[in-house]
Amino acid sequence: MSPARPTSAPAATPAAQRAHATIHDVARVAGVSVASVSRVFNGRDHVRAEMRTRVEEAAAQLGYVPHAGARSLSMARTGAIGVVLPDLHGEFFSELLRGMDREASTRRLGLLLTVLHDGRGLDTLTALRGQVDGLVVMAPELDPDVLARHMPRGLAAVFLACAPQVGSPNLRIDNRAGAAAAVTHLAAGGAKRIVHISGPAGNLDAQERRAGAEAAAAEAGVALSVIEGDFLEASGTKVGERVAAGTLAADAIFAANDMMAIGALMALKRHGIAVPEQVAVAGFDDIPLARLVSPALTSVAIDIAAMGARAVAQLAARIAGTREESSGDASTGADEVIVPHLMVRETTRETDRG
Amino acid sequence: MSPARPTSAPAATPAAQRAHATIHDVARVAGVSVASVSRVFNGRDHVRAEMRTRVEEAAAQLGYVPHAGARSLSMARTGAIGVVLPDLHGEFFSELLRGMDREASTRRLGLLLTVLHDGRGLDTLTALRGQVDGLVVMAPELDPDVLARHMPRGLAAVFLACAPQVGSPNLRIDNRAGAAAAVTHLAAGGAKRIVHISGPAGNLDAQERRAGAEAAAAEAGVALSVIEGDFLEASGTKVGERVAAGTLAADAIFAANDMMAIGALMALKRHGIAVPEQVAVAGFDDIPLARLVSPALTSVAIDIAAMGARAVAQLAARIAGTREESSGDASTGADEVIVPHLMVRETTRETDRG
DNA sequence: GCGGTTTCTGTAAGCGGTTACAAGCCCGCG
DNA sequence: CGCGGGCTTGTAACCGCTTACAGAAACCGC
Repeated sequence: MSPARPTSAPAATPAAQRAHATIHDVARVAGVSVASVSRVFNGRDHVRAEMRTRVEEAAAQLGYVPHAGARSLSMARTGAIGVVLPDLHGEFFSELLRGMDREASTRRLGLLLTVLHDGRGLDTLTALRGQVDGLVVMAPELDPDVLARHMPRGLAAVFLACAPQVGSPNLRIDNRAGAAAAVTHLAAGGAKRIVHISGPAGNLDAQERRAGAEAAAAEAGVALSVIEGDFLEASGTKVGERVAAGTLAADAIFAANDMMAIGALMALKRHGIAVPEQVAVAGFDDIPLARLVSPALTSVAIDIAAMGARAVAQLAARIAGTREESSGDASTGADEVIVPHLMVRETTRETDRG
Repeated sequence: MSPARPTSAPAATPAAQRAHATIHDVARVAGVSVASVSRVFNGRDHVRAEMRTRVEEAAAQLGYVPHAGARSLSMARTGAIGVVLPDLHGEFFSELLRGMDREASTRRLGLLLTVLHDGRGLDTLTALRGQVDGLVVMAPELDPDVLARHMPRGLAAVFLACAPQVGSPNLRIDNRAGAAAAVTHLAAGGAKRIVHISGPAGNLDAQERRAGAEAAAAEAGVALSVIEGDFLEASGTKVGERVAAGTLAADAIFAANDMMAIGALMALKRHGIAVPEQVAVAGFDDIPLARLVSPALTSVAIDIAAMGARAVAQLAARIAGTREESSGDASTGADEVIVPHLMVRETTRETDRG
């Protein structure tokens, strides 16, 4: 059974101080009923002023704090939302969480973090039922069917940069447009042979960025070759070294994220290749680091914090929605697209000099 | 098999699909008692194989998932720990969370994030009772008394880089030793007039780093002047510009964190000051960015992820402890000190050339 | 001073699980 | 055949809180 409170002799024992006071203890000390205590703690209902002070005094004396778990069980509302993220790295995630927290804390919601270590952890999702009111899920690497199968049904959810899900709104980045903007910009700067360092093949963002880059290159009539990377700095470094060594012909590199771009940039610099004069470089994400490397990295910028905030806001709306109208209307909350914009810095030329 | 016991037409209603199945539904469909369902879901108890399959089939058919909230109420155990952090920025926090998650997920614990926006949010701490099993608190800026007053009593807690708390273990960084190492290194490199950009006066880490720097400077017999910063890049920039302009005499700058150091570094570079030849620069924290700026920043390194992991590990131990021995022994878990080490890179000279 | 409101307050039934305890079953043994 | 004892299983009492409902008290106009 549960922590065996000594039902008999509840008052005297000094050790009983350890255990937390419950609403019953407060009621007993104040000489009122538990309903009344609950009422004064939750405000709104009619309670006489005298009773209110009596209860408040008793509560203060006992150091009473309501038990969130019990409350959420009886109200069917936890006040927390689950955040499901892939294995987190770097500024992207702190910005995302920052944005989510900003929105969540104004709504007095907690954030319960769940990290997916490449698939492991999916089974914990269903265990979230009763612990959160809804879910923000970001799982760009996951098969939508697999994901759908693991979603606890009946829980509101918003997907972030995932493959399209049925019945739940999705927040996505317009990766195609962003990548296209970068490639178009490189071409306008005189690039003829662009190398694109892509993300892992299974990653949806990576696929879209690649497609956008290819489309824009075709449009601009420049050559584009693709080398698959893994979003980590090292894979950018490798490409940078090949370009520096001359085994890979390129006058511009467009990486699918900033860390790879920076890897390439550092490798080029190390080998004395002038950036952007000999080889231009552009990245994607515009992490804070991008403007601090030198030369400062041109990148496709996404307001990551805003994205996180939007996701939480949408989820909160959905939660409120399913709450008031019992007919859980899945169609609310259309997909929302975040349009990135290009931040031109020093690793690319603004105009054609080639 | 289950002889379609028509107790009260549980199957038909399509709307009932919406609501989640409870343990009672499973029990009814399987034709057993709730206790048995509970037993098969929690394993260990004696249950006959046939009953087990009956229950499992019923559960699968209904899509039953246990309700974490209800379970935690009756078991007095939530499986989550609260993480209380100051307003989060940059890589420091993603690394910290990463380390915490690593430890927490191996222990099958969730992380409930609470961000303190300079003091606001403190009142939500007590509301965590019943929602988490323990707390990891990082609040370097907070008065220990204020903090103590807001801690929900009876909840295990571990403090991270806080002013000493009574009765709870504290994980702290040996800021003094780290700062001293940096200053000693600068002096060994030939610096005679070091400027220390400190953190905000109210911040404990900042105070300790400053003290360590001052002690080491006295020891080495070099001048050290202190300018108060705020841990943000801009305050470093300001100092860098003054040094470049000649209105502040210095041949070395030691900043209390990396972002300020980078701000100073960038300002110096912008004004054509040679680093480290004319002015050496060192920071504190060794954020991933430190090695990516150029010249790469010398910094005092802390294994942030490991620190987060240790905090969670300690907390888990305390939770387990208070659980088995009801006499909540507050003395378990002595303070633990994390010793940082110096990462020498390009912004300082290894040996005296001055 | 009385019925009818209106305002308070208390009782008790949940919320969805866990688990102590007791009862039922089946077995072997004397 | 009666009985003690090990396995299974069910009943019901919690965990700590909210809240529908009903009873009590106070207030109104007549």
